[in-house]
Amino acid sequence: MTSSAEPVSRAERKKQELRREIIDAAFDCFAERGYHATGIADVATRLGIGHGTFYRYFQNKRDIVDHVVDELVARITGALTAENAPDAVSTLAEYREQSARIGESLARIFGEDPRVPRLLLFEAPGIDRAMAERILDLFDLAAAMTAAYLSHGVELGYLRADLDVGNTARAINGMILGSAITTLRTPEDQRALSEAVRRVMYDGIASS
Amino acid sequence: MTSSAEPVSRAERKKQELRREIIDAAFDCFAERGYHATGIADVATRLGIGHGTFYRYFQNKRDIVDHVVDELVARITGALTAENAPDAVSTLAEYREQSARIGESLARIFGEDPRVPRLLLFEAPGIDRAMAERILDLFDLAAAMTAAYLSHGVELGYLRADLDVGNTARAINGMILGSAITTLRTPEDQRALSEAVRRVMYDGIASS
DNA sequence: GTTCCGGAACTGACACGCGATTCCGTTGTG
DNA sequence: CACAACGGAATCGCGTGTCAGTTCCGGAAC
Repeated sequence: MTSSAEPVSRAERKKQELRREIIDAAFDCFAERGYHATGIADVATRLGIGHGTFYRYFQNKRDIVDHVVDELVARITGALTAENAPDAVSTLAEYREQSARIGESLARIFGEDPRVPRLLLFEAPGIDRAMAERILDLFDLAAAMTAAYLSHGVELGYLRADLDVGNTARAINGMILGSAITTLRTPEDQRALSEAVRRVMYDGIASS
Repeated sequence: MTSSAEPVSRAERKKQELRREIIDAAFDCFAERGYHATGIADVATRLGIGHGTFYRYFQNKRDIVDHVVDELVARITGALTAENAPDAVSTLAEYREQSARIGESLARIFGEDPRVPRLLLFEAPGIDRAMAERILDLFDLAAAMTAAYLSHGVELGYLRADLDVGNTARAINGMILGSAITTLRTPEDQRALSEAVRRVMYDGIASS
């Protein structure tokens, strides 16, 4: 990843550092007060820099949210792909374990810092058509990943052969989405909710 | 409903009519261009009235979104409560039918006019803390309704006795939420998605 | 039936205020 | 000392909300 040409001088480091700090500060502000309610001045003040300096690092206000969202998306997709290849499992029990592991990863990201789901789900979509599309893209990506897991399971035979892979993936992701939103109010009983999701997935709701 | 004292004069009718037209026009604008991107002038122009007139009917810009959302919420809760009392069913088969019926109602509201989910899920939460809370309240309300259905099923024995009613309700609503969001891009295969949701609920995903 | 009157409703030019972006004098650095 | 980075005052455009003038309407007087 970071192995390409690195002409990083001494002070060049400082610049990149400030750049990241600005992104972080912007994230803080956007998540707390909302995108439209925060001004460039707010972001700058939080860092103790002049707001003119901001424009030495980013084109404009709209420019920076993209970078903020970039980071969040990277964080999430990173957590999802780490050590969780679809073909790493071959039985229902293993699959169940893996889904629990993935659910835990997501719960950690969303639960530890509710600002993440707030920004991604509540703030971002209302900024722009373009940003709304980005969020929808993210959903589609997530659906594709989930679908890959399901397909693998169907092939190996531990999931229903007649599973509508694509739509079931959306349904499952919907439950995860619902969980993420729930953390906005009650970051506590994440565990129980996550368990309930898995019970629905594996056992359904009907009595035996 | 509309049986209370009605001192409605002739011209009074006109006022109420215009009032509603303004709400509808505002809905159109907010859903198309987004809340922050639309000005009062846009709403007024769409109706061919001066934007000053707007202020004779509503306090300010923030005021009217509340009314717009009111109407949407009323439309949804109306569709959900109509002929669908939790205690109207007593077997799993009936319950399954009822959930299909409810799903169809929601699919109709969301699918027929994607502007409804767009405004409610993508625009509204980013307007305001207060509005975000309203949307969360709506989720909570929906969860409570779903939980009531589940509780009834547990009591009559056609749903799992050890069902975590509250959290399972959230999970199910999450799937519905996911469906609503899906309509933003593909208003078509609503049927298949809805079916997939029900399969997950009743049969789970594992192979028998 | 016609005219006139009073008040309600409507209008759009205007006065703000606010925040994004720019610009240039200042400050720090090699 | 030259050069780059910084800061914040100044600029600029935009959208909200106001208000004084105008139009509209129903009903009373003739």
